[in-house]
Amino acid sequence: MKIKVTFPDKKIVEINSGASAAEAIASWNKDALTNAVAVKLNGEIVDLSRVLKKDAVIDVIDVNSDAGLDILRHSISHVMAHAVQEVFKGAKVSIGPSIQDGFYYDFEYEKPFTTDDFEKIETKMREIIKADYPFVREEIERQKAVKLFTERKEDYKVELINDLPPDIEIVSIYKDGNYIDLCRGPHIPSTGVIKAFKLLSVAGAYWRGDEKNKMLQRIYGTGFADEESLTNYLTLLEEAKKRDHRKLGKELDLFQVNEEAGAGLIIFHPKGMMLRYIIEDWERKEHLKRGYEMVMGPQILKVDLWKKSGHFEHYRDNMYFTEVDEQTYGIKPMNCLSHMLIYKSKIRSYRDLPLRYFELGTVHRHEKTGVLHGLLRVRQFTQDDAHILCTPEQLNTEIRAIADFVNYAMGIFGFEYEVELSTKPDHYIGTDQDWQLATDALKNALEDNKINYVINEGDGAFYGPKIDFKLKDALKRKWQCATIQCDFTLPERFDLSYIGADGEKHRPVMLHRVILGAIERFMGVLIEHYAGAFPVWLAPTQCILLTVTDKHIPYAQSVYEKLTEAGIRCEKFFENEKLGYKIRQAQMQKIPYMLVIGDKEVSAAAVAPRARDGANLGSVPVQEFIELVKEMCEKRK
RNA sequence: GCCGAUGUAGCUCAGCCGGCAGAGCAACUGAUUCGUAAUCAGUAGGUCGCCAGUUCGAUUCUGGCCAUCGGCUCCA
Repeated sequence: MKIKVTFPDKKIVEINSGASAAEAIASWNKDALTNAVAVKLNGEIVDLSRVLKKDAVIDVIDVNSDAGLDILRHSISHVMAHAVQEVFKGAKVSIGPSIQDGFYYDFEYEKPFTTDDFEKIETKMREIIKADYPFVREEIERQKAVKLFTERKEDYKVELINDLPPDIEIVSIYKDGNYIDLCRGPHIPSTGVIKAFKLLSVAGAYWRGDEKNKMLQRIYGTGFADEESLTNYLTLLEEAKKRDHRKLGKELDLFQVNEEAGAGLIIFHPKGMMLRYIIEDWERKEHLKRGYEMVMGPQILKVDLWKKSGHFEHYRDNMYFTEVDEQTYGIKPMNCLSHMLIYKSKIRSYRDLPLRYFELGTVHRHEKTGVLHGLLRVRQFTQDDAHILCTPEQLNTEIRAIADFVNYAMGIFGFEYEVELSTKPDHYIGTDQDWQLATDALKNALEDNKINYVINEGDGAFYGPKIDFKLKDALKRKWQCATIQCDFTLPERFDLSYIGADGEKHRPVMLHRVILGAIERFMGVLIEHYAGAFPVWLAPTQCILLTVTDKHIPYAQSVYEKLTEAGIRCEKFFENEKLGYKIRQAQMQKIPYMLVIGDKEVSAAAVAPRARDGANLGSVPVQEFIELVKEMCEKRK
């Protein structure tokens, strides 16, 4: 019997029923098989060996496509598991998916794996690849699968099968050589298809991602269609390491984390503080432009107030407490309480609303030791926090204005971001009805602003749902910075009210929001984003004066005074060193402009700027250089 | 908090099987006065993360703690 197979070019090929997808492709276009790892059959991705029994629409999955790489990496993870079990007898497998840029596989084994074991594993993997075992798919009855994996002492696989929904009767397994894995597939045709892979790291990982479960050993690796792509990726990793904000923080003398002072506590050095000051100064002005008022609350507030807000019940584990005069105080992990007390300090009219309280508020949160990470995850940080108290009718406009503000701010720094809507978590306060109202308000505002977003189920704050803006750093990791949280509950708990046009008391709604998020985290992401080479308006040092010889010092000193007087952040490098050395030092400090001063400049009342990118601007009158820097600052360049 | 690795001069890193601790850069001193990515010579600098233990003797071996790194869980 013949069947018809339709290909992407609309060409229809007739083949015998029972032929494989690979055979069908070969009869259509032989070259298409060269880089094929799987096939999209009527929209479903399956093995090339899949047998065709009726008419079908087929698309080839190329190894270099996202789906193709996914399949390749997933197959490499099988080969790795295969190798690990050969090298380490008794190692049990659990799960081994492909992930962004690679794959991992989780094992249980009595002895810890180390990176020293990688060579043995990789050697074994190469043997398996050389043997070119086909990946054979078999579909077997659920109970047979349980028996098979029980015999092979693969407890985790047995657990996975047992946890499948009851209506599933058939499961698929994949074999390559003598290795068998429970797996949905699809896989590459055979192990020999693998051309380039590398094991990268080992780490602990909880079974099924639950910290109550046993910790397994995870091996991370990556794989590509060819050696060149792998090398390029490894080079990229090296480059990313060079822009690590912790490394740059040290090299550019921006900040330190000191063991004696405490983990997760940032000590800002002069240059780091200058950068922070510039950002904060910019932010304050932007807030004032948008109708915010600056406020400030205390670091510690009595514990009863934290009980009233619900923080004591829901957030206690993350809080620090201190005892003063037999009174317990909570060190603030959030800024909202003081802002509510400001609101409550007098009777409010609907004419007063919305009220927008802005505070660069420093908070303390007790984060677990293992999560601390440079500036990105710390225990004390400052939020560019604001609380907006408004009527329910004003909610939409306010949320949309904040989303615009975020967009504007991200544009200034050149960040791309993604938006998520996080809904009600397991532990929450307030009524379901209010949660629904709050969630709808956020959702509607996003839709009115035509912002694409994904729903992040159950990830809201305990007092309300939130919109999270996640921006991407140099390593493609996503960091939550901006967030908008809609809260009906705290105004209720604090009995906030305003007098409406009807003369009656009404309950205001509160929006919690940050734009940059935590200044520390934002700076960390910013450092990596610019690789430490800050634009002129942000650079802690905008220019450095380099004298050619000692005789140029008096003139250079006068230039320094002029520049400093003009508000330009300038450094001196008048030491007795060769110009090449001074340029090299300035270059490594990533200072935007090096101002060379020699005989020519002295006689022309000029400076000779050399830009960070190496461009030599020749001799420029001092005043002209001042104007140049000022213009760049105004344009945020 | 959990798994694993690491902690040596200001920084980057050597240091074998337990026997008085090393380099480069930086710092300091001197010479040199030089035009776009490292001038030369010399000097100084260490509680080998902290606390115990084993040992005649511990940077080295063992244990505990602290911190950092890679992850997991959690989060701005």
